[in-house]
Amino acid sequence: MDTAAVEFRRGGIATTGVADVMAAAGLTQGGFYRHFESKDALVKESLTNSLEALLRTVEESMGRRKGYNAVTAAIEEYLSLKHRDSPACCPLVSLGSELARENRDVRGTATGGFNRLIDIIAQNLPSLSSAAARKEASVILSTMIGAMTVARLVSDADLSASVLTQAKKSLLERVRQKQAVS
Amino acid sequence: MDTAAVEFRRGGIATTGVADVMAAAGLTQGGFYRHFESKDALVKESLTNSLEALLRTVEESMGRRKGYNAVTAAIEEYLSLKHRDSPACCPLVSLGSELARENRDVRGTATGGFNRLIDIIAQNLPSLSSAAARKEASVILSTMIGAMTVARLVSDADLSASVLTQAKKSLLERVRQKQAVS
DNA sequence: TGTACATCAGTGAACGCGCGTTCACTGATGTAC
DNA sequence: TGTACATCAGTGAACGCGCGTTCACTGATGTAC
Repeated sequence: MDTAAVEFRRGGIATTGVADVMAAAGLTQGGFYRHFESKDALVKESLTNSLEALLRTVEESMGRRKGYNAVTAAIEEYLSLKHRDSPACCPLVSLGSELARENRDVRGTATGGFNRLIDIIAQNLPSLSSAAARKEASVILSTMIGAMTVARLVSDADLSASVLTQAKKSLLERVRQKQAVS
Repeated sequence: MDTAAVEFRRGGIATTGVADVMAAAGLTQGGFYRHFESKDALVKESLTNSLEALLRTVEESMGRRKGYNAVTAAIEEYLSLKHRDSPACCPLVSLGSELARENRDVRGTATGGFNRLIDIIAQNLPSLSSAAARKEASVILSTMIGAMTVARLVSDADLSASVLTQAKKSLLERVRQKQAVS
């Protein structure tokens, strides 16, 4: 299951077959349908799994910190080269354009994950009202997801690193200003 | 050719077949190889075509404006519902996660397009040095691409519109501040 | 103007292959007596 | 403790299908004389 979640993020949904996933788990494809009703069902469960892993990673990177320091830590971790190069990269990035074409069920799962990311960030923006914090978190996440998407598709290593660095600088400055206001 | 560029953006690279593209062009699949060496070659040319169309659209939305007003117009056009729902949506968004797994040739094409987008934006940020303007443009584009990616994959229509609106507000405010400095 | 020929975009059927899915079977495990 | 049986995860081969690609053929067009 964890294997499947990683395999889809690494290879893409359409390109990664049931046999690929089973082989990566050290099994043969025949046994697959004892565990899942269809490939679609596996895709949905894998996405749930990936999103939970992402949320856990973000929370871990925040550690014991609270407020702006926590958000800063999450941004730095997310926009790192390590995260960019990880096969377990954020599913909203590694599967982003494919998810837009999935069924409502899968897209609903993705939506739930995005909302929970907003929550985690928004909860750590204490100078803003709840609604304003969610709006702010939405912008921060858009920038993070966009920068990571571009960093992964670009073939120029310097440009890729620069995109991440600039987004990181910009977001850290943005968060610092919100903190100064409070 | 224009048909192919749109078909890939609508259906995805892996999911859209040669026969689909030819059928969309009102032809049968057999004649395909009189025009292209392989599907890969078509993918590359389609991407080039899509990126050029995007650059043209951005420049058109800027119209006769210069500087910050031009950037503002481009942001508003890009982050519109019309652009989100268009089959001819920005290829860095509609193909984003798939492009990350393409060969160097295709990714190089995407990189070229992204660099030209940076140029167009950076040229209209006159208060910044050339290098600083490119860095600023990189952040603006990351936010635009991320917001559009999320807006397209989310299944909640209100959230989708909100993500675009918040990104737009934030970027317009950002550009306004740069303008105030100059 | 009329005829013969070359060119080549487009057709339609076929190819080998890998996909998602199915299924008869195996063999290890746990339970009943 | 030993035997008989049920369960079920996993195997491996097969299925129909759609893919990218190939190819013999058609038929409209343009050129040469």
